[in-house]
Amino acid sequence: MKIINQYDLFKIMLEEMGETGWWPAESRIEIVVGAILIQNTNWINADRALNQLKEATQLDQANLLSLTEDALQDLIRPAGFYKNKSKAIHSVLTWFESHNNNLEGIKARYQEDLRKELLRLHGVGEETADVFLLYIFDLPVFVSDKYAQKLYRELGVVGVDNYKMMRQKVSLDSRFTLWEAQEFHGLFDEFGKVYLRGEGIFKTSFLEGYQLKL
DNA sequence: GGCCAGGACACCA
DNA sequence: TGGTGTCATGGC
Repeated sequence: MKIINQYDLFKIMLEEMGETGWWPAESRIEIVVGAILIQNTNWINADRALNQLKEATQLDQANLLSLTEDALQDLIRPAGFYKNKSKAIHSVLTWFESHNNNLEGIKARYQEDLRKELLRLHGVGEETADVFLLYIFDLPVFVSDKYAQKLYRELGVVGVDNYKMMRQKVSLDSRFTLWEAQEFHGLFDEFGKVYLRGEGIFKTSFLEGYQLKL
């Protein structure tokens, strides 16, 4: 059993799997919309919804906000939970617009409270808030999603049974650059898709035999 | 056919 | 504050 730390884990995964390029999107709005559409949904369905939205609006903010609720729901229907998600998309885009889409201004205004502010938005919970911090606001945070929870449990970490528990326990030390933090999350999800399908937890993988020490 | 996928929220004690 | 039911589609 080899003991490793988080940064070791990151290096091993990066070495084995290569760069993921996460978050895969061409624009800030695509990340925002994609992060909402993917909630508890497989990527095929979320991507289908995203593509329909792209065709209809080019993911232009004004176009998106000018859609009626019914029209928006209809476009994103394949992603499921379309009533909730249409509200979420609308509330988040409206919030950005109310700040003139000035990301630096938003960061400066809320600083340490930015996460709390994001959590107030309808449809933005713990995970989506952290995804926004990491990929929209360029803050190197750890995203404690289900794949991360499963993997860390497999690596011998206890007390990571849900998002809040894990977030309280796990954070990135200063060695992680922004790019590395973004890749780290990408690697978790890519890893999860391959090795953590369903409840068949952890098929044999290159991470067998490691124990993670936080 | 039932299960599941990169959650979030309302409701309740 | 924490636990439970609900929201929904499409692939396997």
